[in-house]
Amino acid sequence: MSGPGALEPLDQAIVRELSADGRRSFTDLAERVGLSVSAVHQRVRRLEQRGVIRGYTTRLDGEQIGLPLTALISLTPNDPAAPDDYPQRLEHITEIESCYSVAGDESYILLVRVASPLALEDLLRRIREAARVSTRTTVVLSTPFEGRTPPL
Amino acid sequence: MSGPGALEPLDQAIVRELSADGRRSFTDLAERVGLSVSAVHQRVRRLEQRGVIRGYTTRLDGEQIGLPLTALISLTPNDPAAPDDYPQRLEHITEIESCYSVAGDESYILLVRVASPLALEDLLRRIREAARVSTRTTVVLSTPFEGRTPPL
DNA sequence: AGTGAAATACTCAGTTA
DNA sequence: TAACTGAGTATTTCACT
Repeated sequence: MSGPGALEPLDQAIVRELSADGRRSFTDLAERVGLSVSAVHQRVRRLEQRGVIRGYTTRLDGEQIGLPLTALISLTPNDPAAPDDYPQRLEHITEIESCYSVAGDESYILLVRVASPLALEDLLRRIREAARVSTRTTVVLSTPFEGRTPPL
Repeated sequence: MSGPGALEPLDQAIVRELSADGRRSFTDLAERVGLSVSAVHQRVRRLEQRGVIRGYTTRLDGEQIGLPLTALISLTPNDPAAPDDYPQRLEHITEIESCYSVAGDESYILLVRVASPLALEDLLRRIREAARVSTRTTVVLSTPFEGRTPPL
């Protein structure tokens, strides 16, 4: 089992490069990590298969794509005895970018992006109805930085 | 000014595709959005230049890269009269993946990834020292989903 | 992990609507 | 202004060493 804890130095380097620029070419990667193109290619494919690399995304400017309002929403179950299927109940709500199950006063924290305060109000209503929860919302005023490369 | 609010349908489609898979080829994109390869190429370059597309990243499995512990940290300034240069003071701390300035009781919320509880303890000490803040930490137990494609 | 070669894809002219 | 065509490069991908 090549489980958690560590990544080989070469895989580490590859993952770091791809994290910094997900569209880096194999040729480019090969030069940076000091391997042949095909060796890098093989390692990337293996990292994808192992699930170390879960996929590739694009960092978008919320304002420019028409979703200028970001918020963090804490969820508290209305019925503490209800089965914990909240993620399933929330999955279909596309405004929810991320869903974290957390320790502490609340059960879940969601990160959402919407077009306007009105859209946020509607989203909150849908979340409460879908998951039978009460919500506490923290509006994001600005995002100094986001999605930086992890310390590998 | 091609400001916020909306994106042309074609750009929208391109951005949606790239958000779902940041390594999609121009050829692939062209087919999906119904344009020639060079037209897509040009639009993507323009989206990058306009800052709609901020860059490309890789979704990584925290466990497998040796950073199994995620936490959300709320920051409250020790000296409310101090100048607000917190992001600058925190920028060099690479464990901080995202930094949000928020409305509400706290000033900032950070998303961090570390290797262990001990590493979290050390990180909190460094954050408090660097930014002169007190912290409230919420540990993430699991992540049902994260970084999903926004509703374009 | 590396080599080499075939298949794809990228990129940039110049051209057209 | 935006998109297309085509041709030369570059990259990806795979069988083999």
